[in-house]
Amino acid sequence: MLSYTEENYLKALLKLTFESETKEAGTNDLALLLMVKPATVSDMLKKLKEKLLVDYERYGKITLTAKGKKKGIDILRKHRLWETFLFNKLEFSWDEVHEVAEQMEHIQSIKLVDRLDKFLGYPQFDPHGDPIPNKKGELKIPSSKTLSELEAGTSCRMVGVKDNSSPFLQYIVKVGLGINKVIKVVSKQEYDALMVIKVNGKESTVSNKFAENIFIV
Amino acid sequence: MLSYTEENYLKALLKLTFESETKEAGTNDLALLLMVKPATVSDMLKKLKEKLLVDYERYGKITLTAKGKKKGIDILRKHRLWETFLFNKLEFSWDEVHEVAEQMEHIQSIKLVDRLDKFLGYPQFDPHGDPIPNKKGELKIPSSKTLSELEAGTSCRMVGVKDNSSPFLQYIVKVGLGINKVIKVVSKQEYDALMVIKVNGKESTVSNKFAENIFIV
DNA sequence: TAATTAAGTTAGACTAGTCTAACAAATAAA
DNA sequence: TTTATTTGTTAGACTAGTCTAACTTAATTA
Repeated sequence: MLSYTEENYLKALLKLTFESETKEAGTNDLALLLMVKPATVSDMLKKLKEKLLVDYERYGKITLTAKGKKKGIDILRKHRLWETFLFNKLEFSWDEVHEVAEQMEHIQSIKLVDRLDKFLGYPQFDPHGDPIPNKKGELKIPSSKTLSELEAGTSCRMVGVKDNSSPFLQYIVKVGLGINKVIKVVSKQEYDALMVIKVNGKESTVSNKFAENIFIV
Repeated sequence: MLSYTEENYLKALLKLTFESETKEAGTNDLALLLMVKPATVSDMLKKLKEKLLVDYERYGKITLTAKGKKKGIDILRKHRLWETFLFNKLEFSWDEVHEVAEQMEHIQSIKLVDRLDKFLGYPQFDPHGDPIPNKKGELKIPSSKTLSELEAGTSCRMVGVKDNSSPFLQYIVKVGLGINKVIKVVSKQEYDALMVIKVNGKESTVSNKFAENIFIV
């Protein structure tokens, strides 16, 4: 049985190794993400190594073992299922779900997770468009195409976001966007890639930075 | 913000003072319920007194302050709402809900509790027939009449149980009973109060000890 | 009322997870 | 290739929650 803290280390490590396969996870990255000091991470890594959850040698790079990765994915699954529950069933807004799911992901009950999954209709993506691992730990690779790649006159459907921060999520809602919304690119400025988009009949002007954070299909 | 542990002490204390208004809660009772040693309880009581959650003097009796009671009821509310969720929505069985709710009751989010309450249709009783405090902390006093008080030939409706242990709950299911089931007392032995009851057309013989643990109306 | 038993407390120790401060290794720069 | 900088580790200390063992107070009973 893993402690609340150990689970968080595994989740963070999974996040770091998922996001950038190029740059490996270091003690500092982990410390930054978990909001603790690097010294604390060093200590914990020894414990996780002891439990065969991570591979690492002093001053070396940190990677999850198969066992550690399994556990991490398990927590990710729970996190995203709870986010989906909060959004779909309890009418939480897009930017509120993360904080609560952060707590709920630590509830220990395999039956609970499976029943929740069934109750929600075996969703493949969470409210942010991130893939939800299934019981076996497999997940759909989501689209990596962004709105910024589109040209004027074309259309698409939004399937996710790259940036999960509250301000960004709230901004999205303000321009009428959301998962599965259809977007039409009305026009695109050549100089700075500023776009005029149309969602549900409403036109908005968005920056390239904005467009790069919207995943589409 | 209370710790997980502090919350459990308040909940236990609430339980003890609710169940028997006559016998006040002592260090040993609390230790027994929380499965720790009396010494540990002594330590914790100092902390809870410091935080103005309990009233007590060395070697004296322990009572919750208004603030402590409020917190305790809050946790009880969460516990019973989650039990109801697990039973009504996720098809957990009667005797499985408690253990999981024990973990879920510690999730911190007022919005979550209120939305859950709404989602469940503002239930007044949990799957065991125990009253669920509302947002203000008020609760319906449930029936205290038990099956054992009934005479042969009479009928009633089951509304709760006194004993919440798994074996008892499983036994209840076996004789076809459950919340809101109608019971007919077919006959009753005078000597030892052994009863033949009829539920959904099925007859069973139950002991007086069994009947004393079934609340009816 | 004095002796015995039950209930409760204190002192000191342990673990998990954290910190700061000092040090060591690896990497980048001059 | 030596020096400076970044990155990571160790040592020692702290807190919350727990324990055991010894002690104190209260309650019961003879």
